[in-house]
Amino acid sequence: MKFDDKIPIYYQIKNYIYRQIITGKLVPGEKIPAVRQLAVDLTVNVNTVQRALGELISEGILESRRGLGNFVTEDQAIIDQMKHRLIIQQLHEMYMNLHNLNVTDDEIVQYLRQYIEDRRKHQDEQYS
Amino acid sequence: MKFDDKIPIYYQIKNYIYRQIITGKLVPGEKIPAVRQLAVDLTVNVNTVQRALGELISEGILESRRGLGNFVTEDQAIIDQMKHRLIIQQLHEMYMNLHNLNVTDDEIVQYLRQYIEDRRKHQDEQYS
DNA sequence: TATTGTGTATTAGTAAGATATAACACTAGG
DNA sequence: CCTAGTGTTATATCTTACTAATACACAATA
Repeated sequence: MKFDDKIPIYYQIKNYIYRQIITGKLVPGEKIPAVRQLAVDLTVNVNTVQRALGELISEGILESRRGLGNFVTEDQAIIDQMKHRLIIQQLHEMYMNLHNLNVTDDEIVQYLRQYIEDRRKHQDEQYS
Repeated sequence: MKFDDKIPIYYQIKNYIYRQIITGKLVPGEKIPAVRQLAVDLTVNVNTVQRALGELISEGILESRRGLGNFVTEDQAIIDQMKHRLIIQQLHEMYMNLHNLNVTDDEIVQYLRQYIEDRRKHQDEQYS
């Protein structure tokens, strides 16, 4: 996995697990890969994985059962909250950053539409 | 100034200067505050400021005149490019993060509209 | 009960960012 | 020429994130 060297790896792993759960690649109650396996898959150290998982456990996203593994919470409400929180967080960060550049609300929406449109065009080009 | 401890300070200072220029708080040709003054204002070390300014100079945003100070480029084209780059960068980051959570293009626009609307409401509450 | 697979914890070492401090190089103005 | 204000560079030290290696704790099962 490729990491952004401007952000701590353990933090990026947290978000990776979030993604796996939200997109259904990991379902409620499911056992996630063993810490040593994750370390290999992500080509990082076990301690780094553990640090990420530790925070997820604190947040109630994961449950740890010593000797058995780490499991996704069965509480769907927690997962739903997490998804909503992540979405708002993303929007907020982007919004504030553009707002601080004196970009107005309408312009932000406009720029986003333009971005999405441009993105579609570039995708189309791959098939033409 | 408050910094996000997940991102290098020198990097956040770079973006701070970008903002100052884009929002016109620093205009083309203008002398920016002395490095030692910036260090005091931002409550960081001179070397940290210098690292940020060094990169801005490399990018052509600033021009350094030894013994005189650092000056904003007079080349408006560079500034315009910088602004455009920053906006796209922000949108791209947000877009990819939500896209990776299986949020569709339309949903992203929808969520953004909702976010802006909620934000307006909360502002109104302050004056009611 | 011995082994294997799992989570957890500890210790030591490395690298990057940030700090404190100091020195050096250049410019303008008295 | 000297001083004050500026950018630039260097050294040592500290902290945090990350790594490496090892050991310990618990559960399932042959």
